[in-house]
Amino acid sequence: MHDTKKVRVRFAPSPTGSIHIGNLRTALFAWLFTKKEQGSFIVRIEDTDRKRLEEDSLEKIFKTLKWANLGVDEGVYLDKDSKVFQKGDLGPYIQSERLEIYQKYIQELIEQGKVYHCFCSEDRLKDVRQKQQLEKSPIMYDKKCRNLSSEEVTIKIKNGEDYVLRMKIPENEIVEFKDEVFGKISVKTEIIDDQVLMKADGFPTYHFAVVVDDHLMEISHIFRGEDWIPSTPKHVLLYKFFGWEIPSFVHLPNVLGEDKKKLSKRDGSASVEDFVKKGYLPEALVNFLALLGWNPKTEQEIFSSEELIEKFSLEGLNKAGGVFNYQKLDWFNKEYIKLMPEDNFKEKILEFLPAQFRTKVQENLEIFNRLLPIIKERIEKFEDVTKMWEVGDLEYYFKQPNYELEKILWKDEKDLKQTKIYLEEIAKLLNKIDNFEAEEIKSKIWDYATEQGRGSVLWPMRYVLSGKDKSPDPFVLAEILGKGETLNRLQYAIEKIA
RNA sequence: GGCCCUAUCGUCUAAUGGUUAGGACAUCAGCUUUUCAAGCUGGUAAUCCGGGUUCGAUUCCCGGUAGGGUCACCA
Repeated sequence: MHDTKKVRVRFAPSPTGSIHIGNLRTALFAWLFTKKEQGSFIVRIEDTDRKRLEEDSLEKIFKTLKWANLGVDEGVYLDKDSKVFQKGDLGPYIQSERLEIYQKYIQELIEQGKVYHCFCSEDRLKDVRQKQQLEKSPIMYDKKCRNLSSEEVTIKIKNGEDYVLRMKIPENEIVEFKDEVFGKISVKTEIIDDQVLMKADGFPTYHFAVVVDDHLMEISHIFRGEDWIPSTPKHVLLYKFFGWEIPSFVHLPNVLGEDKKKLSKRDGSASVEDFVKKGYLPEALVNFLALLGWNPKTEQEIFSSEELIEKFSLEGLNKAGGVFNYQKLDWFNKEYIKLMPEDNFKEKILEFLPAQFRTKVQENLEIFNRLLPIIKERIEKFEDVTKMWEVGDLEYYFKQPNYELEKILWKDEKDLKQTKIYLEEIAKLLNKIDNFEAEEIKSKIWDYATEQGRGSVLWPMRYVLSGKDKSPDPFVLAEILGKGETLNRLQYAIEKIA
């Protein structure tokens, strides 16, 4: 049963901060599905909670979408100057601009007797809840105002009492819906709360706004986190109240932290911005996230977004939540770094380098260029280059390192004088090389090293060039430093010994 | 506590009513012409438990257990 209705999926963030990693994954799946089905990917802003609005949220949200390369087809956009604009025939796409619409539809429900006025104060509700908690009975509204007479209601309204509008949940019914991921889910209406649909400030709650908007915007598939499953029956009931067609639900299993609980700020960086800052590539994060909770039924791991779109299907979606594994993300990122063109890589490295190192680089571009492959095989994410700098794994390429003389000696080798002879011989051999490349250098020195004992010769050579216990091999070091500087450092050591 | 959901190596996952239960990350070991990194090769490691159904269940059903989600005038 494949309906021919156009696929329209919305991503509906609330402007209450930056995009969470779980939100991005929801958006990604929604986007992949839309692209696969050649539908529309719509962005709607759900700003009905006036208390939690955050100033620059929209900017952050759209920046993240753009970074992740999820193109928007309809709805809300941000232009270059961060000005909001909207595109599409079924708007407005910002809920706070749709108040009259909600008003109109809630009126319909009032007339049908599907909702009722509730004058209970927040304090009273809190008390009720507290009592229920103590009694370990189900926690829900006690329906105090459900049967107020219309006269009572009129009087209270006249007196200026605040009220909300609650859903009159039918009694003794079973609400059933099909979820594309979890299958059939059914719930008795007894345990469904008389949900508030309109708040005292005249704004709709999420539950009311999504249903109205999704219907009016002709959304075909509702992608959202599995946390929404418990409130879906209320939404289904609303669709029924209005006699509207019920869209497909695609509830996505949660992204979990190491503790197996829903990923949150406590797990360190849960916001996408943090991953950007750390120097993860969007392709890597996207690839990783796509494979968390979905699988293409192949053993392939690396997918371009075109491939993801092509392979994507709802059947591959998993029910169980998945732990966000940073090590695997790092692996993906490394794979994508390997695939990067040299120029892009260089640019990115420059971007992440500490200022003082950037200066050095500009003075020694040749060395830096030769150093790039070394950096490439040693970082997982771009932030790592900062760490390389901090622990001194980069500095020695640009200036004569300081070191303790004894460390020049390889293992049991005791004779500094002998080591000096090795270094002098190395210098002599290097001097004869015109084409100063690692292979060439190696071929000149290798036999000598083998003759004398490899460690005894190569360790000092490497150590003298880097001043570090750990570093790339001496031939590569020499190539990066260049003939002149290599000989300088050899000479420096020889003199130091004498 | 009520309700809902979930359950394969440590992690992400594949598979089938009959397989040596496959792959990836991580881990361990070896190799790779000194150290490190990278690479290569190999190894360790999983069907939550108990009942059914069945010739045969990891797979289907039921129960338990464990974990998670949710119970706002937040989304």
